[in-house]
Amino acid sequence: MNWRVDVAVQAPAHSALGDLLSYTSTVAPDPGSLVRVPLGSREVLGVVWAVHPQQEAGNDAAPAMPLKALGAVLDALPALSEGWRDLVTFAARYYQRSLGEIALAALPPALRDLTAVQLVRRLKRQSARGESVAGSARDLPAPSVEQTAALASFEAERGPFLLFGSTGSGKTEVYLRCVAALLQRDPGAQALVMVPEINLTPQLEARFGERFGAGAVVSLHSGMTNPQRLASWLAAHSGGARIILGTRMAVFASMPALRLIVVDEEHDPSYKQQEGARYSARDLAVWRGQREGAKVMLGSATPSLESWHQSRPPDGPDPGGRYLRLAMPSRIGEAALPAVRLVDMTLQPPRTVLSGALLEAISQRIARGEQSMVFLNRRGYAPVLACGDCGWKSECPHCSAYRVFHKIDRTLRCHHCGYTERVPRACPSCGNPDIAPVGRGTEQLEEHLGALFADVKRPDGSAVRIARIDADSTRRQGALESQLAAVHGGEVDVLVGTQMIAKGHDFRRITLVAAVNPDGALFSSDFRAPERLFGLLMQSAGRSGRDAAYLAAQGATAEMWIQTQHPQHPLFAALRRHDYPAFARDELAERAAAGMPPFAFQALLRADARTQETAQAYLNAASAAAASLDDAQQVTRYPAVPLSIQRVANVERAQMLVESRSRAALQRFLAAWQPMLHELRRGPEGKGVIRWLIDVDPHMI
DNA sequence: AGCACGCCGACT
DNA sequence: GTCGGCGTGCTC
Repeated sequence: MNWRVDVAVQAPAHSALGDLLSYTSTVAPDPGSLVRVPLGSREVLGVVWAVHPQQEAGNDAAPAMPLKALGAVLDALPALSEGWRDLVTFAARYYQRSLGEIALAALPPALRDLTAVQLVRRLKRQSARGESVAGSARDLPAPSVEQTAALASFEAERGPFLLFGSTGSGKTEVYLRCVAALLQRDPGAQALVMVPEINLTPQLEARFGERFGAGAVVSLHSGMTNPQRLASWLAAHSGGARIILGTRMAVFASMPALRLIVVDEEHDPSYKQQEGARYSARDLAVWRGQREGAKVMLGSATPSLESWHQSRPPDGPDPGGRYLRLAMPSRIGEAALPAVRLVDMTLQPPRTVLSGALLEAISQRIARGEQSMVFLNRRGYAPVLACGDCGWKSECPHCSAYRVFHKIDRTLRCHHCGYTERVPRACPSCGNPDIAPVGRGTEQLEEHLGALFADVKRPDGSAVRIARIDADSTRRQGALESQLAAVHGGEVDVLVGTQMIAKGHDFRRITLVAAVNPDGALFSSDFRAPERLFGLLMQSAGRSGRDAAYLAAQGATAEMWIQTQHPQHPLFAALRRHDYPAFARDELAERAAAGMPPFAFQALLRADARTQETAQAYLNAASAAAASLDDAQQVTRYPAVPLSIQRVANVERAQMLVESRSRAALQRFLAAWQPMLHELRRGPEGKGVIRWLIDVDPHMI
């Protein structure tokens, strides 16, 4: 008997290849099997999606294109489950990509170039290692009243759950106990725990390893080497690993006994993939949990407005949410949330970087041997270098952006395309030797603080130590770890950094956190900017005063300082009271009135080309073609516009927003639109278009 | 996405 | 005369 095998292979949706490629075979592999197949001049990895008996020749069908023969079936590995394939299918449909692109991206890269023989050898080595059994909880502090209540609801209800717990309320302990309860009930079960950033996996891995035994826990994120990722993936796929910790990519991990998914800091933008298949790992986690009968727990101190709205109380004025909200408002161990102090920068002398009151507060912390943390979301020394005579600015020749001045190595660096040059000695335009930095970044702030505190002494009489943590200072492998260790070890008095240091790190001796210039987000054209800012400031505030016992012993107080030109802004009023619900209520009211998410559903069509006109012409043609679609009445198509950074690496970028009150209508619209986009690309309107893509539920508009 | 094919500039 | 630039097109 001959078979026709339909296989998913790595091929992007905008290549004109079909979703699945067909091959002939004399054997019928199980759906979900990994196979090697010929594709053009190479042989690639594929996943079997369907198997059909081969039609006998001489049928009435048109003469079919001759199919190539299937290569080796990697049957040493159990086939990927139907649940996994459903997840991939859903993600591919929802985000308008090909099955193969999602499926292959979900597999560890090392698997892609492994022959059947190598795989067998690899599996033998892996199983020889053996896994340790999950340990049990002992000598644990009793859970708080709020934790107990959350755990009880979690056990009793189906979910999905939104764990709304302020920073320091012990969300991680709740996750640990949910996993513990699961494993006690079903020792063969598996749990998936996701965090937004690679940086946060080591400390979480340590905590889970301590509780359940290191052998029960594996990590899955892009910071691992290919062999490490393969080992973790195989441990998850075989069912051997009890707990998978990972970043957004882990949502696609093959886990035969998946019973629980935790999404920590569910509001974090990192869960939305920003290139390739632009999926939201949080949204897929909810879908996957439902499909596979696994409970889903989303956790945050400042939930996304989507999740907040989705978890609105069923007995409230607007029932209909699908998530169950579990609230943990109190900080563990009697520690109060830090007091929020606003500094009105309009009352400061012009060009003030750090107000006198803030400097005084930091000095006092230094004198007491406490640590302070200062945030500025801009790395480098200054965002622009400019000539006062002729008006020259450090524009990037390849992008519509300025190159950032990095004083440390005297370079001008484009943060978009990477183009780097030595700083010129004089203005390249008029020869004026007096070119000056405009604005400030973390490098300059570090230098500035060093000068201001040059005469301030620590309790032991030694000089103040200032450190900086940002993408530049942590480029080297292991640099972040050693810098964090220095902060934990008390070797730093003032830490300067970007939002990199705002997330998750449990600094014990920090009692003051300051945001130097957060105003940009208040009046941004991006409607999500206030939501992000509120989350970031709350999270930053949470870095302060985490050690309640220390604060009590010292009689010290934790503080969050915010320098702003708009102290009356309602966002700050809510922040001052640590009142996320009030902020969310106001923001949701605005979104509802303006018909924005979560009350509407959006997608972007983006096109890149050599010229802006070409990119926009393609989008306009696509919009015109869409008028004939069935769902066109239910979907609003906005005009094509350039991206806020219009040109990157000499590529012009344009986009068009489409929006609907109905998610289903938008989905149908996009699915019907896609073939038109392919066709247009091949026609005259597509001439000169470098690429196009669809971003469903986009974050940056 | 890869990878081959294909037609124009600076080198052994 | 060749090596190689990346534009265009194809892969069951």
